[in-house]
Amino acid sequence: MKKKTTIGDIAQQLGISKTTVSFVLNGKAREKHISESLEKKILDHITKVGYQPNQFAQGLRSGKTKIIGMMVEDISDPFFSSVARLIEENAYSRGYKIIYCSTENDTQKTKDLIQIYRTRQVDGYIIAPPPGIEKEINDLIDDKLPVVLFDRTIPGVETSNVVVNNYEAANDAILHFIQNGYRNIGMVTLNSDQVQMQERQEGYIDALKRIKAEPVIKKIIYHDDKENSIREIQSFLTENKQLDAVFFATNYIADNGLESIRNLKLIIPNDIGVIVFDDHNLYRLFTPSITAISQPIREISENSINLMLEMLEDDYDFSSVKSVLLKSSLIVRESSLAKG
Amino acid sequence: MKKKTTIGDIAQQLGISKTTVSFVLNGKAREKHISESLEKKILDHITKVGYQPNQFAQGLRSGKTKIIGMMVEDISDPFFSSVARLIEENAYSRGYKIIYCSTENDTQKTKDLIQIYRTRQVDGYIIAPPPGIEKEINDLIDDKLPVVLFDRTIPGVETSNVVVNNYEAANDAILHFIQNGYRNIGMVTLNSDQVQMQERQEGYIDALKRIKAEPVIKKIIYHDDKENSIREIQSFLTENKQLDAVFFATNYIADNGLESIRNLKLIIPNDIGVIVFDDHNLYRLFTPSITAISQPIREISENSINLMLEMLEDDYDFSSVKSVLLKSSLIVRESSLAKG
DNA sequence: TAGCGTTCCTAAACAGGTTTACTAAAGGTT
DNA sequence: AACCTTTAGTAAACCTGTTTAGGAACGCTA
Repeated sequence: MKKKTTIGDIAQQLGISKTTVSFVLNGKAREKHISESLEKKILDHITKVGYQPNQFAQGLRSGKTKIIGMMVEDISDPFFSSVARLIEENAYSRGYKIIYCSTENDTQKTKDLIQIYRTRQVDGYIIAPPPGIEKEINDLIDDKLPVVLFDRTIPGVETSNVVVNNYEAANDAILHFIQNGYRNIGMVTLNSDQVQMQERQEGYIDALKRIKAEPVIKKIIYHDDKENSIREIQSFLTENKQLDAVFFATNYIADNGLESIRNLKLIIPNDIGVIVFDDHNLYRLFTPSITAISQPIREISENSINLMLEMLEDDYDFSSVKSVLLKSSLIVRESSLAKG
Repeated sequence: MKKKTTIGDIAQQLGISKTTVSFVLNGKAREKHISESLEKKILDHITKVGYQPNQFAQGLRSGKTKIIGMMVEDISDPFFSSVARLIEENAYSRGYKIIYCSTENDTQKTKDLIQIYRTRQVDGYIIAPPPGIEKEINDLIDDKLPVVLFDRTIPGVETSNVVVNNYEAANDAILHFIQNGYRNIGMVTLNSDQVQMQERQEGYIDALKRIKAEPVIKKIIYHDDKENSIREIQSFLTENKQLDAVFFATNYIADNGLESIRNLKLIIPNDIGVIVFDDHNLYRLFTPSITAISQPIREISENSINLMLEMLEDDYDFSSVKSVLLKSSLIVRESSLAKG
């Protein structure tokens, strides 16, 4: 492997000092009074030989890595992997790379991962936080490390974040059920205090108040065995035969919920209407097709990376916290139309 | 933010030289004749103060990053994101981190990404290669950089790889169609020369020979507009009304193919039988459920990372190339059973 | 013409590890 | 006692950029 060209080689080839080369490379030619002719000569030569600075030497001196750590709940979840993909694309085009990992919504694993990221000295953190890591996140913030939360926030943590209108979206979904003649609407959600789940639940509860109906909620455990979750949801549906519609609060729950419905041989949307929070391109192809709340994946990605890059600017004022609230929209399909 | 402890601090606190600390940290205590008592003292002290070496300084000197670059076709594809997730998990537990990116099967983008990875000095590359990058991959290999290919190989590139029995799996799928009474079996695949796609196609063609049937193949363009792909597949099915079954060669094609079938109001599996290469947990929930070839995701992941870590060992013999061939299995569901 | 301000550029320090080359002391041999 | 070996440890070079401190040359003013 041929040895890489260093800044010293460049300097030597041009018969100047590496200091001068460094200044030019860092856009400080003007500030440091480098003549335009020399600047041009240096830039031309660098282009010619295809010089690429050594990231370690840069990082060693500057303390910057140009790496952003991204923590999603599960990289194999379609929602998170789509967001990750778009953030990656955007970040790369702006000179940053992303290191992903999956938290599995596990507090301890996430603490470990934050520790790993810290020792890897990532420049910033884009996180869909699991519960119970207020302290670790606040430690990051106290150390003036940029943190952007997305998908959910954490009470007691003040930092920039990008979330969607979970409450309204859930509320709209339930109102849509009501408009289509459903009256006994249940909800299956996670056994979780997390903000986004609470908001979805409240949206559901408040919508039911319009028809003076009582909420009927089943909470399942995130890490539960898949087969067990399915059984739980089946029992729930069996024990609440009055239900004519059900709202699944996540992707993951919906997979199991749809399987439960199938096992019980209930007919969608006649026996039971279905709406899922989080769309999936296969939902359109189900028989009947599945109504879903679609999150604005592109906007979530763009806003997250933009906030992060703002925070990475030298003169960023850490006391200013920006919250971006985006709209999710209900994609009406057959599963929520009784006459579908 | 409190300043980080350096190896110099440790040395100073113990009244010894940082050389000694470095030797102990790198497991060279014996080799460099450091006494056991001093070694223990150093290790204890390091544990106590929670010292973490600076990655840049290490990388600068050693040229190692402990980062493996992974290139998948599309991180938002369920197959690739599942593999990525498992590789990540495994790699982390063994001291390595993974940087993902998506190639979109685009030759130029991949060349750029390889360039980026090279300048980031990743230690190794795990790649699902797009076509047309023999040269870049061979350049990596010539420079003694470890490369593991997965999902597909490239003719003319000799390096460790992990693939599945595409030919047999496709062959079995078609034979299964035949056993279930289908006789006019079409295939929709990508307009691609890539090895894995060719193998799937040959498996299909050879199986048809058993019943002396002629292949009926439609090739669609990878980056084509989704709506356009759907139209193409619809035309194909319309123009070949004799077809009573269709084999979709990937996940991505199947999404569009299933939509085409739905648009044409064909009934699966009576009007047309369906088998998809690559399983998806929602396929089980389709009405009717979709028969699919399921790749051994966990084994693919484990073998890939294991091969990579072997290659990263100091004394690895680059002339030895290991190829791992894993079995995919047909998951029979309703869509391929005419009497389903 | 001494003094000052610019302009243009560089030597050397620095970041925090790893590795080489070397020393001091102890032990063993003849 | 002279010589060699081994043990235990260290000083300094090194990796490649960035940044600080400063020098030389020039023009301008008082």
